Amino acid sequence: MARRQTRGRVEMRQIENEKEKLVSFSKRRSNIYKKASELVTLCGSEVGVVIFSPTGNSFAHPSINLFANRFLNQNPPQNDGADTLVESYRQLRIIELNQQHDELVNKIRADKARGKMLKQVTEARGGEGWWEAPIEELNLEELKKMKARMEELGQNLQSLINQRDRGAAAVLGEASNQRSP
Amino acid sequence: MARRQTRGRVEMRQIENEKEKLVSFSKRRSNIYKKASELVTLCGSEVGVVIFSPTGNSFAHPSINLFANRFLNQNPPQNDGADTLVESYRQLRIIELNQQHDELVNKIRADKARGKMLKQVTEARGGEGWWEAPIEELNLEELKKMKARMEELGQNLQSLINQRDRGAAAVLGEASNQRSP
DNA sequence: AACTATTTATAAGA
DNA sequence: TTCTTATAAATAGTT
Repeated sequence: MARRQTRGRVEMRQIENEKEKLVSFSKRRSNIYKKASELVTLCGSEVGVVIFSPTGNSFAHPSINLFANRFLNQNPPQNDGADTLVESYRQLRIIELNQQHDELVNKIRADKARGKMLKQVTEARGGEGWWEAPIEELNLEELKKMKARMEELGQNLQSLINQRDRGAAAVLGEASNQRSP
Repeated sequence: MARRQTRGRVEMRQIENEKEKLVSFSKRRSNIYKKASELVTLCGSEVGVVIFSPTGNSFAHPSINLFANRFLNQNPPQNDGADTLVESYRQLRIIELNQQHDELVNKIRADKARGKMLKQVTEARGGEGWWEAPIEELNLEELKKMKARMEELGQNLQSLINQRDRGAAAVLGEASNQRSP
């Protein structure tokens, strides 16, 4: 029964053992969110936190005052479990994205949901198909415009996807999972 | 000298006393940053934190290592306006994109940086140009594939933009401001 | 700002 | 993953 001596504290350097690293990550991430949440509640400040998992893509929560005012005070904690927090943030995120979603739904309908989307892209570079032009020759402004249009396109598509899937909740749920990465 | 009994914990609601609130804010903010830093060090993850003071115009820093290394010391704080909230989230988004930057630089070079990108999209629906097909008829899977390819496209473009602009550095630098409330 | 009683957070171990 | 526990850190109130 050799006691490993170091509990509650560890040397501050990269954890070598992958398993330990992920466990630690999971716990610490959760606690950072909790602390952020507490700061919002106690001090009325606005806090945004974005955390990427060591393996690449985990994510984030913004705890803005919309959240604090509307949500935190309304839903009294049912239990002290950590997953209350997780659930809260998930719902917040859903609220946020739902707002965007509504906007997008209207937008895409106004666009008649097709055709126009490509046009948006092609118009980034006059009438010429941008993909036909050597992309190396596009200047910075053109690239930025194109990027902006790509994002619009992506959002439009996402909107459609959400409409058909009702996937918003599901997708968001995955994203806000506290599963180890 | 009556002992006030509650130390180390307090009821989780808005602190009324302004002075106490500020003190608590200061301590807690500091600790959240510390925790974020530790997470970066221990787990190699990337973390962004934005905190605004209860009085509205404070501002905080994302502790992303990429970021800490490159930018933290470069751009001195310019303002502390409240509208930095929006700006901050925008910056967080840029951080997201940056995370994939290196990957994308390689990718786009492998793709010879043009032509192929459109092909990626069109191949989402066989040989037929997807924008010519009534988008209402695309099924969910097709939409999702398209979305994925749109994102790739957008990322490729972002990569190019970053290459030409070096603008990411400047923008990220702004985000690393540190001010006290 | 420093101190301290108390509560959390954390890393191991199970 | 979840629980338990020994230890360290964070917190609020105090000085």
